[in-house]
Amino acid sequence: MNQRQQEILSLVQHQGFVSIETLAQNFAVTSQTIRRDINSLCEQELLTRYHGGAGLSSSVENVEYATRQVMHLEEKQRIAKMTAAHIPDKASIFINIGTTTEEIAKALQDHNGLRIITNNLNVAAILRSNPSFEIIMAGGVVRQRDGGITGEATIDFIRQFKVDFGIIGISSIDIDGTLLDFDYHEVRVAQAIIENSRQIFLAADHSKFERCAMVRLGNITQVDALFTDQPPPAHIAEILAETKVSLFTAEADSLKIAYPTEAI
Amino acid sequence: MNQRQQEILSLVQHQGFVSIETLAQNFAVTSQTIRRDINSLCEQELLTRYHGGAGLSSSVENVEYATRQVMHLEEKQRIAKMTAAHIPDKASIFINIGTTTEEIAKALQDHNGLRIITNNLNVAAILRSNPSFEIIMAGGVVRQRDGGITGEATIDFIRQFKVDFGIIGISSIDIDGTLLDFDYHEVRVAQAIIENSRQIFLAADHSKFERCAMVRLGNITQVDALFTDQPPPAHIAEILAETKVSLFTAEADSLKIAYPTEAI
DNA sequence: ATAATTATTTTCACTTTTAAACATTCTGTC
DNA sequence: GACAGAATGTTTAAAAGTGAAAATAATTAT
Repeated sequence: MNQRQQEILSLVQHQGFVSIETLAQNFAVTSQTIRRDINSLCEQELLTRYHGGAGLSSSVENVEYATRQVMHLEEKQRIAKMTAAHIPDKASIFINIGTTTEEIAKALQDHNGLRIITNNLNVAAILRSNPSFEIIMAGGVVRQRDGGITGEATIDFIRQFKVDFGIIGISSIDIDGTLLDFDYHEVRVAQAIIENSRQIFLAADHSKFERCAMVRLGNITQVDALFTDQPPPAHIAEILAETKVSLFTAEADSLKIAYPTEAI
Repeated sequence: MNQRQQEILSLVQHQGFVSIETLAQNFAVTSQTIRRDINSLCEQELLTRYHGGAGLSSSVENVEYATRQVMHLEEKQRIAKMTAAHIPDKASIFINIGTTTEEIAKALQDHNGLRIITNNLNVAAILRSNPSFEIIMAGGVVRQRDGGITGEATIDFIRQFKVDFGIIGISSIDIDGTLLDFDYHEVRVAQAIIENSRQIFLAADHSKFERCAMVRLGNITQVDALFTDQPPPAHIAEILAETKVSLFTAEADSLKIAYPTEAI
Protein backbone atom coordinates (compact mmCIF):
# COMPACT_ATOMS: atom_id res chain seq x y z
CA MET A 1 0.00 0.00 0.00
CA ASN A 2 1.48 3.32 -1.02
CA GLN A 3 1.40 6.64 0.75
CA ARG A 4 -1.54 7.93 -1.23
CA GLN A 5 -3.61 4.86 -0.53
CA GLN A 6 -3.00 5.18 3.18
CA GLU A 7 -4.10 8.78 3.06
CA ILE A 8 -7.21 7.86 1.12
CA LEU A 9 -7.98 5.28 3.75
CA SER A 10 -7.51 7.79 6.51
CA LEU A 11 -9.71 10.32 4.72
CA VAL A 12 -12.47 7.79 4.35
CA GLN A 13 -12.15 6.85 7.98
CA HIS A 14 -12.57 10.46 9.01
CA GLN A 15 -15.18 11.60 6.55
CA GLY A 16 -17.13 8.43 5.91
CA PHE A 17 -17.14 9.05 2.18
CA VAL A 18 -14.90 10.68 -0.40
CA SER A 19 -15.55 11.26 -4.06
CA ILE A 20 -13.13 10.23 -6.73
CA GLU A 21 -13.11 13.73 -8.17
CA THR A 22 -12.12 15.30 -4.87
CA LEU A 23 -9.38 12.79 -4.33
CA ALA A 24 -8.02 13.29 -7.82
CA GLN A 25 -7.78 17.02 -7.21
CA ASN A 26 -6.35 16.66 -3.73
CA PHE A 27 -3.59 14.37 -4.80
CA ALA A 28 -3.11 16.00 -8.19
CA VAL A 29 -3.46 12.79 -10.13
CA THR A 30 -6.04 11.62 -12.63
CA SER A 31 -9.27 10.03 -11.53
CA GLN A 32 -8.06 6.87 -13.18
CA THR A 33 -5.22 6.56 -10.72
CA ILE A 34 -7.55 7.16 -7.81
CA ARG A 35 -9.80 4.48 -9.21
CA ARG A 36 -6.95 2.02 -9.27
CA ASP A 37 -6.13 2.90 -5.66
CA ILE A 38 -9.70 2.54 -4.56
CA ASN A 39 -10.19 -0.72 -6.40
CA SER A 40 -7.12 -2.11 -4.77
CA LEU A 41 -8.20 -0.99 -1.30
CA CYS A 42 -11.60 -2.38 -2.02
CA GLU A 43 -10.24 -5.80 -2.87
CA GLN A 44 -8.61 -5.80 0.52
CA GLU A 45 -11.99 -4.97 2.01
CA LEU A 46 -10.60 -1.86 3.63
CA LEU A 47 -13.30 0.30 2.13
CA THR A 48 -16.39 0.01 0.01
CA ARG A 49 -16.67 1.16 -3.55
CA TYR A 50 -19.57 3.34 -4.55
CA HIS A 51 -20.49 4.94 -7.81
CA GLY A 52 -18.40 8.09 -7.81
CA GLY A 53 -16.34 7.47 -4.73
CA ALA A 54 -15.64 5.23 -1.79
CA GLY A 55 -16.89 4.92 1.75
CA LEU A 56 -16.36 3.02 4.96
CA SER A 57 -16.29 -0.69 4.59
CA SER A 58 -19.21 -2.43 6.22
CA SER A 59 -18.34 -2.50 9.87
CA VAL A 60 -14.72 -1.73 10.45
CA GLU A 61 -14.17 0.06 13.70
CA ASN A 62 -10.74 -1.02 14.68
CA VAL A 63 -8.40 0.23 12.01
CA GLU A 64 -5.30 -1.27 13.47
CA TYR A 65 -6.93 -4.65 13.49
CA ALA A 66 -8.51 -4.18 10.09
CA THR A 67 -5.15 -3.35 8.60
CA ARG A 68 -3.56 -6.38 10.15
CA GLN A 69 -6.44 -8.37 8.85
CA VAL A 70 -5.58 -7.59 5.24
CA MET A 71 -1.88 -8.28 5.55
CA HIS A 72 -1.20 -11.22 3.33
CA LEU A 73 -4.92 -11.55 2.80
CA GLU A 74 -4.58 -13.53 -0.41
CA GLU A 75 -2.26 -15.98 1.22
CA LYS A 76 -4.53 -16.31 4.21
CA GLN A 77 -7.49 -16.99 1.96
CA ARG A 78 -5.63 -19.70 0.11
CA ILE A 79 -4.56 -21.24 3.38
CA ALA A 80 -8.10 -20.97 4.68
CA LYS A 81 -9.59 -22.66 1.67
CA MET A 82 -7.14 -25.52 1.89
CA THR A 83 -7.63 -25.95 5.62
CA ALA A 84 -11.40 -25.95 5.27
CA ALA A 85 -11.11 -28.69 2.66
CA HIS A 86 -9.62 -30.94 5.34
CA ILE A 87 -12.52 -30.52 7.73
CA PRO A 88 -15.34 -32.98 7.10
CA ASP A 89 -19.00 -32.11 7.52
CA LYS A 90 -20.46 -32.70 10.96
CA ALA A 91 -17.08 -32.40 12.61
CA SER A 92 -16.63 -30.73 15.97
CA ILE A 93 -13.97 -28.04 16.02
CA PHE A 94 -12.29 -25.38 18.10
CA ILE A 95 -11.41 -22.15 16.33
CA ASN A 96 -9.34 -19.65 18.22
CA ILE A 97 -8.45 -15.99 17.84
CA GLY A 98 -6.56 -14.72 14.82
CA THR A 99 -6.98 -13.13 11.44
CA THR A 100 -6.10 -16.36 9.68
CA THR A 101 -8.59 -18.38 11.66
CA GLU A 102 -11.27 -15.84 10.78
CA GLU A 103 -10.59 -16.49 7.13
CA ILE A 104 -10.92 -20.18 7.84
CA ALA A 105 -14.29 -19.51 9.43
CA LYS A 106 -15.38 -17.79 6.23
CA ALA A 107 -14.14 -20.73 4.21
CA LEU A 108 -16.14 -23.10 6.40
CA GLN A 109 -19.44 -21.32 5.85
CA ASP A 110 -20.62 -23.76 3.22
CA HIS A 111 -19.93 -26.84 5.28
CA ASN A 112 -22.75 -28.72 6.88
CA GLY A 113 -23.61 -29.60 10.44
CA LEU A 114 -20.40 -28.41 12.03
CA ARG A 115 -20.22 -27.97 15.76
CA ILE A 116 -17.92 -25.10 16.49
CA ILE A 117 -16.54 -23.83 19.75
CA THR A 118 -14.77 -20.53 19.51
CA ASN A 119 -13.45 -17.72 21.67
CA ASN A 120 -13.62 -15.24 18.82
CA LEU A 121 -16.69 -13.00 18.48
CA ASN A 122 -16.02 -12.46 14.79
CA VAL A 123 -15.89 -16.16 14.08
CA ALA A 124 -19.19 -16.61 15.88
CA ALA A 125 -20.72 -13.79 13.85
CA ILE A 126 -19.44 -15.25 10.59
CA LEU A 127 -20.62 -18.78 11.26
CA ARG A 128 -23.95 -17.80 12.74
CA SER A 129 -25.30 -17.32 9.24
CA ASN A 130 -25.35 -21.06 8.62
CA PRO A 131 -28.32 -22.56 10.43
CA SER A 132 -26.95 -26.09 10.26
CA PHE A 133 -24.10 -25.18 12.59
CA GLU A 134 -24.15 -25.41 16.33
CA ILE A 135 -22.00 -22.63 17.69
CA ILE A 136 -20.75 -22.57 21.22
CA MET A 137 -19.20 -19.38 22.46
CA ALA A 138 -16.48 -19.65 25.04
CA GLY A 139 -17.03 -17.24 27.90
CA GLY A 140 -14.52 -14.79 29.27
CA VAL A 141 -13.16 -11.28 28.97
CA VAL A 142 -13.72 -9.68 25.57
CA ARG A 143 -10.72 -7.95 24.06
CA GLN A 144 -11.82 -4.73 22.49
CA ARG A 145 -9.37 -4.67 19.63
CA ASP A 146 -10.24 -7.95 17.97
CA GLY A 147 -13.22 -9.50 19.71
CA GLY A 148 -11.08 -12.24 21.17
CA ILE A 149 -12.09 -13.83 24.45
CA THR A 150 -9.46 -14.91 26.92
CA GLY A 151 -8.86 -15.42 30.61
CA GLU A 152 -9.08 -18.19 33.17
CA ALA A 153 -12.82 -18.51 32.68
CA THR A 154 -12.26 -19.14 28.99
CA ILE A 155 -9.78 -21.90 29.69
CA ASP A 156 -12.09 -23.58 32.17
CA PHE A 157 -14.84 -23.35 29.61
CA ILE A 158 -12.78 -24.95 26.87
CA ARG A 159 -11.75 -27.80 29.14
CA GLN A 160 -15.38 -28.92 29.24
CA PHE A 161 -15.07 -30.15 25.67
CA LYS A 162 -13.12 -32.59 23.56
CA VAL A 163 -13.38 -32.04 19.83
CA ASP A 164 -12.22 -33.57 16.56
CA PHE A 165 -10.19 -30.64 15.28
CA GLY A 166 -8.48 -27.70 16.91
CA ILE A 167 -7.73 -24.93 14.46
CA ILE A 168 -5.23 -22.43 15.74
CA GLY A 169 -3.31 -19.50 14.35
CA ILE A 170 0.00 -18.26 15.64
CA SER A 171 2.06 -15.05 15.72
CA SER A 172 5.44 -16.54 15.01
CA ILE A 173 7.28 -19.81 14.52
CA ASP A 174 10.89 -19.88 15.63
CA ILE A 175 13.61 -21.59 13.63
CA ASP A 176 13.66 -24.52 16.07
CA GLY A 177 9.92 -25.03 15.72
CA THR A 178 8.88 -23.18 18.86
CA LEU A 179 5.44 -21.62 18.51
CA LEU A 180 5.30 -18.08 19.89
CA ASP A 181 2.66 -15.46 20.45
CA PHE A 182 2.48 -11.93 21.81
CA ASP A 183 -0.28 -12.35 24.33
CA TYR A 184 0.06 -14.55 27.37
CA HIS A 185 -3.69 -14.96 27.77
CA GLU A 186 -4.10 -15.99 24.18
CA VAL A 187 -1.38 -18.58 24.57
CA ARG A 188 -3.08 -20.11 27.56
CA VAL A 189 -6.26 -20.51 25.57
CA ALA A 190 -4.43 -22.03 22.61
CA GLN A 191 -2.79 -24.54 24.94
CA ALA A 192 -6.16 -25.51 26.31
CA ILE A 193 -7.39 -26.03 22.78
CA ILE A 194 -4.41 -28.23 21.95
CA GLU A 195 -5.03 -30.34 25.04
CA ASN A 196 -8.65 -30.90 24.17
CA SER A 197 -8.55 -31.65 20.46
CA ARG A 198 -7.94 -34.99 18.80
CA GLN A 199 -6.14 -33.32 15.91
CA ILE A 200 -4.47 -29.92 15.73
CA PHE A 201 -4.37 -27.88 12.55
CA LEU A 202 -1.99 -24.95 12.61
CA ALA A 203 -2.56 -22.24 10.02
CA ALA A 204 0.27 -19.79 9.44
CA ASP A 205 1.29 -17.75 6.43
CA HIS A 206 4.96 -17.44 5.51
CA SER A 207 5.39 -14.14 7.37
CA LYS A 208 5.14 -16.00 10.65
CA PHE A 209 8.48 -17.67 9.97
CA GLU A 210 10.20 -14.31 9.87
CA ARG A 211 8.83 -12.77 12.99
CA CYS A 212 9.56 -12.97 16.66
CA ALA A 213 7.05 -13.04 19.47
CA MET A 214 7.89 -13.73 23.07
CA VAL A 215 5.38 -15.97 24.77
CA ARG A 216 6.01 -19.66 24.24
CA LEU A 217 2.94 -21.56 23.20
CA GLY A 218 4.44 -24.93 22.43
CA ASN A 219 6.28 -26.66 19.63
CA ILE A 220 5.36 -27.35 16.07
CA THR A 221 5.73 -31.06 16.74
CA GLN A 222 2.56 -30.90 18.84
CA VAL A 223 0.44 -30.20 15.80
CA ASP A 224 -0.86 -32.76 13.34
CA ALA A 225 -0.80 -30.60 10.26
CA LEU A 226 0.66 -27.28 9.25
CA PHE A 227 -1.15 -25.23 6.60
CA THR A 228 0.88 -22.51 4.98
CA ASP A 229 1.35 -20.68 1.71
CA GLN A 230 5.04 -21.20 0.93
CA PRO A 231 7.48 -23.99 1.65
CA PRO A 232 8.79 -23.34 5.17
CA PRO A 233 12.50 -22.79 5.93
CA ALA A 234 14.62 -25.91 5.46
CA HIS A 235 15.13 -26.51 9.14
CA ILE A 236 11.44 -26.37 9.91
CA ALA A 237 10.74 -28.68 6.97
CA GLU A 238 13.21 -31.18 8.43
CA ILE A 239 11.53 -31.08 11.82
CA LEU A 240 8.15 -31.62 10.20
CA ALA A 241 9.45 -34.56 8.22
CA GLU A 242 11.11 -36.17 11.21
CA THR A 243 8.06 -35.86 13.43
CA LYS A 244 5.63 -36.75 10.66
CA VAL A 245 3.69 -33.54 10.88
CA SER A 246 1.75 -33.18 7.63
CA LEU A 247 2.64 -30.13 5.62
CA PHE A 248 0.14 -28.52 3.26
CA THR A 249 1.30 -25.68 1.08
CA ALA A 250 -1.16 -23.54 -0.84
CA GLU A 251 1.03 -21.81 -3.37
CA ALA A 252 -0.09 -18.97 -5.53
CA ASP A 253 -0.42 -20.40 -9.06
CA SER A 254 -1.30 -24.00 -8.54
CA LEU A 255 -2.23 -25.72 -5.37
CA LYS A 256 0.67 -27.88 -4.35
CA ILE A 257 0.43 -30.33 -1.56
CA ALA A 258 3.44 -31.92 -0.01
CA TYR A 259 3.03 -34.95 2.17
CA PRO A 260 5.50 -35.72 4.91
CA THR A 261 8.44 -37.70 3.73
CA GLU A 262 9.64 -40.68 5.65
CA ALA A 263 12.64 -40.09 7.88
CA ILE A 264 15.71 -41.67 6.44
CA MET B 1 -25.61 -1.17 -3.12
CA ASN B 2 -25.04 2.58 -2.81
CA GLN B 3 -25.10 4.56 0.38
CA ARG B 4 -28.57 5.86 -0.22
CA GLN B 5 -29.83 2.31 -0.39
CA GLN B 6 -28.00 1.44 2.78
CA GLU B 7 -29.57 4.38 4.51
CA ILE B 8 -32.99 3.43 3.25
CA LEU B 9 -32.45 -0.04 4.59
CA SER B 10 -31.37 1.31 7.92
CA LEU B 11 -34.38 3.61 8.06
CA VAL B 12 -36.71 0.73 7.37
CA GLN B 13 -35.00 -1.34 9.99
CA HIS B 14 -35.50 1.39 12.55
CA GLN B 15 -38.93 2.63 11.64
CA GLY B 16 -40.57 -0.44 10.20
CA PHE B 17 -41.91 1.49 7.23
CA VAL B 18 -40.92 4.47 5.09
CA SER B 19 -42.85 6.22 2.34
CA ILE B 20 -41.38 6.86 -1.07
CA GLU B 21 -42.32 10.53 -0.91
CA THR B 22 -40.51 11.06 2.36
CA LEU B 23 -37.44 9.31 1.06
CA ALA B 24 -37.44 11.32 -2.16
CA GLN B 25 -37.50 14.53 -0.16
CA ASN B 26 -34.93 13.36 2.36
CA PHE B 27 -32.42 12.37 -0.26
CA ALA B 28 -33.32 15.16 -2.68
CA VAL B 29 -33.93 12.89 -5.63
CA THR B 30 -37.04 12.07 -7.61
CA SER B 31 -39.43 9.45 -6.41
CA GLN B 32 -38.44 7.49 -9.48
CA THR B 33 -34.92 7.06 -8.18
CA ILE B 34 -36.22 5.98 -4.80
CA ARG B 35 -38.44 3.47 -6.53
CA ARG B 36 -35.49 1.99 -8.33
CA ASP B 37 -33.61 1.76 -5.05
CA ILE B 38 -36.49 0.10 -3.34
CA ASN B 39 -37.11 -2.29 -6.20
CA SER B 40 -33.48 -3.28 -6.16
CA LEU B 41 -33.47 -3.81 -2.40
CA CYS B 42 -36.66 -5.70 -2.78
CA GLU B 43 -35.19 -8.08 -5.33
CA GLN B 44 -32.49 -8.84 -2.82
CA GLU B 45 -35.26 -9.55 -0.36
CA LEU B 46 -33.85 -7.03 2.04
CA LEU B 47 -37.19 -5.30 2.39
CA THR B 48 -40.75 -5.58 1.22
CA ARG B 49 -42.45 -3.30 -1.20
CA TYR B 50 -45.74 -1.71 -0.28
CA HIS B 51 -47.91 0.69 -2.19
CA GLY B 52 -46.38 4.06 -1.41
CA GLY B 53 -43.31 2.84 0.38
CA ALA B 54 -41.36 -0.07 1.77
CA GLY B 55 -41.26 -2.02 4.98
CA LEU B 56 -39.43 -4.83 6.72
CA SER B 57 -38.73 -7.84 4.61
CA SER B 58 -40.91 -10.78 5.36
CA SER B 59 -38.56 -13.41 4.07
CA VAL B 60 -35.38 -12.59 5.94
CA GLU B 61 -34.06 -15.40 8.10
CA ASN B 62 -34.95 -13.81 11.36
CA VAL B 63 -37.80 -11.55 10.40
CA GLU B 64 -39.38 -12.67 13.52
CA TYR B 65 -36.56 -11.14 15.48
CA ALA B 66 -36.18 -8.08 13.27
CA THR B 67 -39.87 -7.36 13.59
CA ARG B 68 -39.77 -7.81 17.29
CA GLN B 69 -36.84 -5.45 17.41
CA VAL B 70 -38.85 -2.69 15.76
CA MET B 71 -42.04 -3.26 17.71
CA HIS B 72 -42.55 -0.52 20.22
CA LEU B 73 -39.10 0.75 19.42
CA GLU B 74 -39.78 4.26 20.60
CA GLU B 75 -41.09 3.00 23.90
CA LYS B 76 -38.11 0.73 24.33
CA GLN B 77 -35.75 3.57 23.67
CA ARG B 78 -37.44 5.73 26.26
CA ILE B 79 -37.33 2.90 28.76
CA ALA B 80 -33.70 2.26 27.88
CA LYS B 81 -32.70 5.86 28.39
CA MET B 82 -34.39 5.97 31.75
CA THR B 83 -32.92 2.68 32.89
CA ALA B 84 -29.42 3.73 31.83
CA ALA B 85 -29.81 6.90 33.89
CA HIS B 86 -30.12 4.72 36.99
CA ILE B 87 -26.86 2.92 36.38
CA PRO B 88 -23.84 4.72 37.83
CA ASP B 89 -20.45 4.79 36.14
CA LYS B 90 -18.06 2.01 37.10
CA ALA B 91 -20.92 -0.28 38.07
CA SER B 92 -20.84 -4.00 37.38
CA ILE B 93 -23.88 -5.31 35.55
CA PHE B 94 -25.46 -8.33 33.94
CA ILE B 95 -27.40 -7.74 30.75
CA ASN B 96 -29.39 -10.61 29.36
CA ILE B 97 -31.07 -11.44 26.07
CA GLY B 98 -33.88 -9.31 24.69
CA THR B 99 -34.63 -6.49 22.32
CA THR B 100 -35.27 -4.11 25.19
CA THR B 101 -32.00 -4.94 26.88
CA GLU B 102 -30.21 -4.31 23.59
CA GLU B 103 -31.64 -0.83 23.58
CA ILE B 104 -30.40 -0.41 27.12
CA ALA B 105 -26.94 -1.44 25.98
CA LYS B 106 -27.07 1.30 23.36
CA ALA B 107 -28.17 3.79 25.98
CA LEU B 108 -25.24 2.77 28.17
CA GLN B 109 -22.62 3.43 25.52
CA ASP B 110 -21.69 6.82 26.92
CA HIS B 111 -21.19 5.61 30.45
CA ASN B 112 -17.75 5.18 31.85
CA GLY B 113 -15.85 2.26 33.27
CA LEU B 114 -18.72 -0.20 33.32
CA ARG B 115 -18.04 -3.87 33.83
CA ILE B 116 -20.60 -5.81 31.88
CA ILE B 117 -21.35 -9.49 31.79
CA THR B 118 -23.75 -10.53 29.06
CA ASN B 119 -25.03 -13.58 27.26
CA ASN B 120 -26.06 -11.58 24.23
CA LEU B 121 -23.70 -11.28 21.26
CA ASN B 122 -25.39 -8.10 20.09
CA VAL B 123 -24.95 -6.43 23.44
CA ALA B 124 -21.27 -7.36 23.42
CA ALA B 125 -20.90 -5.94 19.92
CA ILE B 126 -22.65 -2.71 20.89
CA LEU B 127 -20.66 -2.12 24.06
CA ARG B 128 -17.34 -3.13 22.61
CA SER B 129 -17.05 0.30 21.02
CA ASN B 130 -16.39 1.91 24.37
CA PRO B 131 -12.81 1.21 25.42
CA SER B 132 -13.44 2.08 29.06
CA PHE B 133 -15.72 -0.92 29.47
CA GLU B 134 -14.69 -4.36 30.51
CA ILE B 135 -16.93 -6.82 28.77
CA ILE B 136 -17.26 -10.41 29.82
CA MET B 137 -19.03 -12.77 27.50
CA ALA B 138 -20.89 -15.66 29.04
CA GLY B 139 -20.11 -18.91 27.28
CA GLY B 140 -22.62 -21.36 25.92
CA VAL B 141 -24.67 -22.34 22.92
CA VAL B 142 -25.35 -19.50 20.50
CA ARG B 143 -28.92 -19.14 19.33
CA GLN B 144 -28.97 -18.34 15.69
CA ARG B 145 -32.04 -16.18 15.65
CA ASP B 146 -30.98 -13.49 18.10
CA GLY B 147 -27.38 -14.10 19.16
CA GLY B 148 -28.47 -15.13 22.61
CA ILE B 149 -26.35 -17.57 24.58
CA THR B 150 -28.00 -20.10 26.84
CA GLY B 151 -27.52 -23.55 28.30
CA GLU B 152 -26.10 -25.12 31.43
CA ALA B 153 -22.62 -23.86 30.66
CA THR B 154 -23.98 -20.32 30.57
CA ILE B 155 -25.60 -20.69 33.95
CA ASP B 156 -22.44 -22.09 35.49
CA PHE B 157 -20.54 -19.23 33.97
CA ILE B 158 -22.84 -16.60 35.39
CA ARG B 159 -22.68 -18.13 38.85
CA GLN B 160 -19.00 -17.22 38.98
CA PHE B 161 -19.94 -13.57 39.43
CA LYS B 162 -21.85 -11.30 41.75
CA VAL B 163 -22.65 -7.90 40.31
CA ASP B 164 -24.28 -4.61 41.33
CA PHE B 165 -27.10 -4.61 38.81
CA GLY B 166 -28.90 -7.29 36.87
CA ILE B 167 -30.79 -5.90 33.89
CA ILE B 168 -33.34 -8.29 32.48
CA GLY B 169 -36.11 -8.16 29.91
CA ILE B 170 -39.17 -10.35 29.93
CA SER B 171 -41.73 -11.69 27.48
CA SER B 172 -44.81 -11.27 29.60
CA ILE B 173 -46.00 -10.24 33.05
CA ASP B 174 -49.11 -11.95 34.31
CA ILE B 175 -51.84 -10.13 36.17
CA ASP B 176 -50.69 -11.61 39.48
CA GLY B 177 -47.12 -10.42 38.91
CA THR B 178 -45.72 -13.68 37.61
CA LEU B 179 -42.87 -13.14 35.17
CA LEU B 180 -43.09 -15.39 32.12
CA ASP B 181 -40.99 -16.15 29.09
CA PHE B 182 -41.21 -18.41 26.05
CA ASP B 183 -37.86 -20.12 26.28
CA TYR B 184 -36.96 -22.41 29.13
CA HIS B 185 -33.23 -21.97 28.61
CA GLU B 186 -33.54 -18.24 28.66
CA VAL B 187 -35.50 -18.39 31.89
CA ARG B 188 -32.82 -20.46 33.56
CA VAL B 189 -30.23 -17.86 32.64
CA ALA B 190 -32.41 -15.00 33.87
CA GLN B 191 -32.89 -16.80 37.18
CA ALA B 192 -29.15 -17.19 37.53
CA ILE B 193 -28.77 -13.48 36.89
CA ILE B 194 -31.35 -12.67 39.56
CA GLU B 195 -29.57 -14.86 42.07
CA ASN B 196 -26.26 -13.21 41.46
CA SER B 197 -27.14 -9.53 41.35
CA ARG B 198 -27.46 -7.15 44.27
CA GLN B 199 -30.22 -5.21 42.51
CA ILE B 200 -32.54 -6.32 39.73
CA PHE B 201 -33.85 -3.91 37.11
CA LEU B 202 -36.68 -5.24 35.01
CA ALA B 203 -37.34 -3.45 31.72
CA ALA B 204 -40.67 -4.13 30.02
CA ASP B 205 -42.80 -2.06 27.71
CA HIS B 206 -46.57 -1.99 28.17
CA SER B 207 -47.18 -4.74 25.61
CA LYS B 208 -45.73 -7.27 28.04
CA PHE B 209 -48.71 -6.79 30.33
CA GLU B 210 -51.05 -7.94 27.59
CA ARG B 211 -49.28 -11.08 26.50
CA CYS B 212 -48.96 -14.59 27.73
CA ALA B 213 -45.88 -16.74 27.77
CA MET B 214 -45.62 -20.12 29.44
CA VAL B 215 -42.36 -20.59 31.29
CA ARG B 216 -42.35 -19.17 34.77
CA LEU B 217 -39.33 -17.08 35.50
CA GLY B 218 -40.27 -15.72 38.88
CA ASN B 219 -42.36 -12.95 40.36
CA ILE B 220 -42.25 -9.22 39.98
CA THR B 221 -41.71 -8.90 43.71
CA GLN B 222 -38.22 -10.30 43.19
CA VAL B 223 -37.10 -7.24 41.30
CA ASP B 224 -35.97 -3.96 42.82
CA ALA B 225 -37.23 -1.68 40.07
CA LEU B 226 -39.55 -1.94 37.11
CA PHE B 227 -38.94 0.33 34.12
CA THR B 228 -41.81 0.71 31.71
CA ASP B 229 -43.46 3.21 29.38
CA GLN B 230 -47.04 3.36 30.64
CA PRO B 231 -48.60 3.01 34.06
CA PRO B 232 -49.08 -0.73 34.59
CA PRO B 233 -52.50 -2.32 35.24
CA ALA B 234 -53.98 -1.40 38.62
CA HIS B 235 -53.44 -4.79 40.16
CA ILE B 236 -49.77 -4.83 39.23
CA ALA B 237 -49.40 -1.29 40.57
CA GLU B 238 -50.84 -2.44 43.88
CA ILE B 239 -48.42 -5.33 44.14
CA LEU B 240 -45.53 -3.02 43.37
CA ALA B 241 -46.65 -0.55 46.03
CA GLU B 242 -47.15 -3.24 48.66
CA THR B 243 -43.79 -4.86 48.06
CA LYS B 244 -41.98 -1.54 47.63
CA VAL B 245 -40.74 -2.28 44.18
CA SER B 246 -39.79 1.03 42.55
CA LEU B 247 -41.75 1.90 39.46
CA PHE B 248 -40.34 4.17 36.76
CA THR B 249 -42.56 5.19 33.90
CA ALA B 250 -41.19 6.89 30.81
CA GLU B 251 -44.23 8.39 29.16
CA ALA B 252 -44.27 10.49 26.02
CA ASP B 253 -46.59 12.31 23.69
CA SER B 254 -48.20 9.42 21.96
CA LEU B 255 -46.90 8.88 18.47
CA LYS B 256 -48.41 6.27 16.29
CA ILE B 257 -47.09 4.79 13.11
CA ALA B 258 -49.61 3.31 10.75
CA TYR B 259 -48.45 0.15 9.08
CA PRO B 260 -49.75 -0.76 5.64
CA THR B 261 -51.69 -3.93 5.49
CA GLU B 262 -50.60 -5.82 2.44
CA ALA B 263 -47.38 -6.20 0.55
CA ILE B 264 -47.34 -5.67 -3.19
C1' DA C 1 -69.99 2.36 -8.71
C1' DT C 2 -67.68 6.01 -10.61
C1' DA C 3 -64.61 9.72 -10.67
C1' DA C 4 -60.56 11.75 -8.79
C1' DT C 5 -56.31 11.12 -6.90
C1' DT C 6 -52.14 8.94 -6.18
C1' DA C 7 -48.67 5.45 -7.22
C1' DT C 8 -46.34 2.58 -10.53
C1' DT C 9 -44.35 1.10 -14.83
C1' DT C 10 -42.26 1.95 -19.08
C1' DT C 11 -39.56 4.27 -22.19
C1' DC C 12 -36.20 7.47 -23.63
C1' DA C 13 -32.77 11.08 -23.25
C1' DC C 14 -28.93 12.87 -20.84
C1' DT C 15 -24.91 12.90 -17.80
C1' DT C 16 -21.53 10.86 -15.06
C1' DT C 17 -18.75 7.08 -13.98
C1' DT C 18 -16.25 3.09 -15.08
C1' DA C 19 -13.16 -0.20 -17.29
C1' DA C 20 -10.06 -1.52 -20.87
C1' DA C 21 -6.33 -0.81 -23.90
C1' DC C 22 -2.47 1.47 -24.92
C1' DA C 23 1.08 5.25 -24.33
C1' DT C 24 4.14 7.46 -21.28
C1' DT C 25 7.02 8.41 -17.40
C1' DC C 26 9.71 7.03 -13.59
C1' DT C 27 12.89 3.98 -10.97
C1' DG C 28 16.23 0.82 -9.87
C1' DT C 29 19.45 -2.94 -11.65
C1' DC C 30 22.73 -4.81 -14.37
C1' DG D 1 23.09 3.51 -21.00
C1' DA D 2 19.76 -0.24 -21.76
C1' DC D 3 16.29 -2.72 -19.83
C1' DA D 4 12.39 -4.46 -17.09
C1' DG D 5 8.71 -3.44 -14.22
C1' DA D 6 5.73 -0.53 -11.89
C1' DA D 7 2.99 3.49 -11.61
C1' DT D 8 0.58 6.98 -13.97
C1' DG D 9 -1.72 9.41 -17.84
C1' DT D 10 -4.83 9.36 -22.13
C1' DT D 11 -8.38 7.96 -24.96
C1' DT D 12 -12.61 5.67 -25.89
C1' DA D 13 -16.59 2.64 -25.61
C1' DA D 14 -19.61 0.61 -22.40
C1' DA D 15 -22.23 0.81 -18.14
C1' DA D 16 -24.69 2.93 -14.54
C1' DG D 17 -27.42 6.55 -12.44
C1' DT D 18 -30.78 9.99 -12.88
C1' DG D 19 -34.80 12.68 -14.39
C1' DA D 20 -38.95 13.56 -17.36
C1' DA D 21 -43.12 12.28 -19.54
C1' DA D 22 -46.75 9.28 -20.93
C1' DA D 23 -49.43 5.24 -20.07
C1' DT D 24 -51.22 2.07 -16.77
C1' DA D 25 -52.59 0.38 -12.19
C1' DA D 26 -54.10 0.93 -7.54
C1' DT D 27 -56.32 3.50 -3.95
C1' DT D 28 -59.43 6.81 -2.04
C1' DA D 29 -63.29 9.89 -2.00
C1' DT D 30 -67.74 11.04 -3.53
